[in-house]
Amino acid sequence: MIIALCDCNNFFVSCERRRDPSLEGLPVIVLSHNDGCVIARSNEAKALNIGMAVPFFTVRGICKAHGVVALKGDHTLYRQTSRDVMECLGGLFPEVEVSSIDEAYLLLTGIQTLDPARTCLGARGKLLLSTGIPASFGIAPTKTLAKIASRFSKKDPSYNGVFNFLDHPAADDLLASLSVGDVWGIGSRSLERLRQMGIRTALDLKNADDEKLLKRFPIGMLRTSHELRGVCCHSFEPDPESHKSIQIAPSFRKPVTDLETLQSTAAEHAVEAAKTLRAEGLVCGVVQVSIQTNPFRKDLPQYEATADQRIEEPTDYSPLLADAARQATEKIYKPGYAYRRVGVVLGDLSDSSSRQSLLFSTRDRSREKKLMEAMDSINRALGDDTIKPWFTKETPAE
DNA sequence: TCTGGGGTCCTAGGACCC
DNA sequence: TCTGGGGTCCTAGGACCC
Repeated sequence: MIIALCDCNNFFVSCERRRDPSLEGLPVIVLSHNDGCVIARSNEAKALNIGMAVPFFTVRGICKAHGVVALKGDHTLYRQTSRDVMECLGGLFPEVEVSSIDEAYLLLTGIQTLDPARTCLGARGKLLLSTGIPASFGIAPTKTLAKIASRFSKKDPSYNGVFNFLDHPAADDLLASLSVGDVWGIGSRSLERLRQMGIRTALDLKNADDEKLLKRFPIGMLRTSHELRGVCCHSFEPDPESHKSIQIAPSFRKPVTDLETLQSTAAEHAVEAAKTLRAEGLVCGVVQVSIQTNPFRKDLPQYEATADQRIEEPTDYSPLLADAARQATEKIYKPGYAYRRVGVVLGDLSDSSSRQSLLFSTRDRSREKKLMEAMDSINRALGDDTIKPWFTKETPAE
């Protein structure tokens, strides 16, 4: 197998620059919801040592001193730009596996006769021209190596955004120069335990003993080691599977203490998630709600809990899902805590066309369906939340 | 003062069955 | 006193990624 990873550079910042070219050359960061954390940085911002996912207040001083432009994230823009990028790649390569909002694997096996590096170099130029988004390409026989290759291509400008790991004469030297913590799949927990085993670099992990790895780690570690050797353990899967869960869990700007606010927030999240559910033609069998106090406030009492509410007949009907979210919230609520977050996960998803009806169902499915279709189409035409369901505790929306 | 949000995969252990 | 054992399914929670 020959695959390439296409990884967009500083994606959210690149999207912002595409919309507003005057940001070019300036240090730019994008902030999360509620302006809490840094979630994207331009190269100029990285050079100022602004870390990824750091709380904004810890870098506010640096930003002020260096005129860093701090932007509120616009995820609608990022999703649209991502679609443009993937569509462009789809026109350039026979098979594309979208792996995240800013990354895709490309199958090169079918076009082997051409030089893979030249193919990617050409694609990189076309992508930049048609979408305005710069990207880095890494070519390798496995996904793990392709990730590493794209990292090299990003690091050293002399590669022109394309690094080819295939038959690379100094492959092992390069792996020896890479900390094992920078390998895809190795997080901080594993890093610590690998270090204890004397495994410090990507090359160490490549050459590690299979049995020892299997004894000390879940199977994923062995796969990673094999992938570093060029043995494919993560297959190329161009057809996207449908979602297994849909989650909405933003934190509050100010802490919340009362049940009523938590319940109505959970209900709103459920309604929001249900839009995605219907857009993808899915129904949901369980609504999970979690509530959590602020874990950083060690001076305050801590509490967190999760509860499930099963839906008898899997549904995409917002009022039912909102009601389930309210019920789940009530199960776990404890007074006397300052809550920072209430999250909703729609789980046990299945295809809406294959859903089963209960024998003695009292629900009027076709009426529910018409209502949701009408609501979604009005909101699409006139803007989000032009109309939304009205909930009371006792009676579902009509 | 202020600490992201949306996902996936894996595993251990309990429940249950025969 | 002695109290099966193996398979499967489900779930919660951990780890990781972007």
